[in-house]
Amino acid sequence: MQNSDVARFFEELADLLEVDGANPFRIRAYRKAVRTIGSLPDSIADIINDEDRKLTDLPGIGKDLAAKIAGIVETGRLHQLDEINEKFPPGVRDMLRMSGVGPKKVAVLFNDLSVTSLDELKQAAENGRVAALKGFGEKTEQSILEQIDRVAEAGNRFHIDIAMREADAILDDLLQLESVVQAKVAGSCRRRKETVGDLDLLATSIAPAEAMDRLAEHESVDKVLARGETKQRVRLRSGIEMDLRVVADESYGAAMQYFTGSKEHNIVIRRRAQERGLKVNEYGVFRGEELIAGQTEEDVYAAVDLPWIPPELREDRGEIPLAEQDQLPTLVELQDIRGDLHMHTTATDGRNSIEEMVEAAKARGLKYIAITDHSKRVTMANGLDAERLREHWRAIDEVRGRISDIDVMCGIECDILEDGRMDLDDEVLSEADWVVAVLHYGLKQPREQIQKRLLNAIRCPYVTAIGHPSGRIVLKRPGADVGYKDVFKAAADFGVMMEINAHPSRLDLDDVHAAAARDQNIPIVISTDAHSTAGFDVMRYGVNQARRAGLEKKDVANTRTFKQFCKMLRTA
DNA sequence: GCCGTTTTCGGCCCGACTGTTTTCAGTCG
Repeated sequence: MQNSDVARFFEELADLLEVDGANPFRIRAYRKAVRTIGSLPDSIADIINDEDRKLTDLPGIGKDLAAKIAGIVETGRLHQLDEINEKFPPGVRDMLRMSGVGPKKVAVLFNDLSVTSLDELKQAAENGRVAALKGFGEKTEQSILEQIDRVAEAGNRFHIDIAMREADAILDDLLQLESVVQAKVAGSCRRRKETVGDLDLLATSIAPAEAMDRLAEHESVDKVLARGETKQRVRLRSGIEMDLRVVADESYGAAMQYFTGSKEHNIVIRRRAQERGLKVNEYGVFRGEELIAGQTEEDVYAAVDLPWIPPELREDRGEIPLAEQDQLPTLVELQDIRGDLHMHTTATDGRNSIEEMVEAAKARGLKYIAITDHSKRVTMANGLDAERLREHWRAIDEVRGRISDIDVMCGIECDILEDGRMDLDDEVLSEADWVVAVLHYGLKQPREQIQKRLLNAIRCPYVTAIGHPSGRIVLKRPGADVGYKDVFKAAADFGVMMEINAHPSRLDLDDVHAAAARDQNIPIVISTDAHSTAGFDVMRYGVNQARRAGLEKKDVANTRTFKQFCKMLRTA
């Protein structure tokens, strides 16, 4: 059982308790537990089995929750959840995913209309039975009908790259207005989470209505959902919902801090303010009626005796104590990256030749790269056997002779087979400059087998890094059940690096495990896995993930010069 | 549910906006 599985029990329970009208603070406690478990680098099961550790030492886990967690790990069940599932069928939770429909409304839909699924809700709405309910009306019914197909199909979260592209296009447009002084993205997008549920834009202007009009007319806006004096909510054609807040310049910092979140981070900030006899809201920091800070974020943090905290860290995962002690990391930046150690060419499933990839890498300012096409197991991608690989390396060597100012390594993305063997023999692997070992198949194997495969790869003397360790696809497929603790220990012992795959669909290592790897002094490489020259552009998402993990330049191996980087490679 | 140099009970962040309302509950971030 993975931590995310345990977390899911409490997430489901919290959702259903909310529909049931339970004590909101109890629900909050369950949600906090979901976050705590989700941001835990070690397996919950390991902690339970560890003599020296107690679940109750974890923040937000008391006696009751510790017992429930232990029960889940042991039996695979949570009886409170079984109980409440008797009351509410599984479709009830799906209804909560629609915006404008919260737990109270879901309860009415279920109790008064006996609607138990999105399908049934759709029928009820089409027949006008929803609008007739007390507390509902025409508009609510219409809103449900507009959302229901999309929510049923795709859920309501989006990859960070899509969100950032949408936000940037609209921000550029808003900044065209004379009256708009500043416009930036806030919310989870600014925190660079791997997925976002919606977009928050913040602008300062003396003419809010003008900014809102401009947004409403933007080509990517499908519909205005709500509009007030300072706030407008729209739905984009892509399905993403977006809030625009327009504030006065003197409140910009406070509003930015407020709307960047996370909610959990802000709760701690506001509690600190309370302790100091202050109140923080989106308009500023107040002592009584008096505004004492708010123009910049730095001012807001200073008011509660903290240095400015980078948005990527604002998750209440330990950043506040660090800030208090002035120990915040200096996060790695995109400009720090000098090399890219994972990419493909036309030899397998890439779209560009060796030469095109090398030139494109050079044009982006990279000083060294490793070309890592697939090994033979990946037949779909025309993976290379030993003979073709050697031929490919000769071709790389030939390009290397012609192009200067960039070092090119002869690499391979070598599959770790289902039985734990490497897809290519030691003999050919020993000739490589760089070997990224990866899992592509058998990701659903039990933990022990996944473990065996990864440890075998790490023990293979020619493997230099483990690529996209879990094999997850964001929003689509969960990763393998990786026992990170043992994997990291082995990687540290054998001098194998761990990859953060920068592709927005992978971002694997995730932030939590990247931080755990760093804590074991394992060098991290951030690589694009480019399948075309345009593929290099995703590097920034990998860097974002590293920043969320709190990684500094020194923690990331491919910020080094080529010479320094080579010195970090294990010697077989 | 958790938590405690204001501790074992009584707290637990704060405001905007909508829709369905005759004064505000629900939802959202």
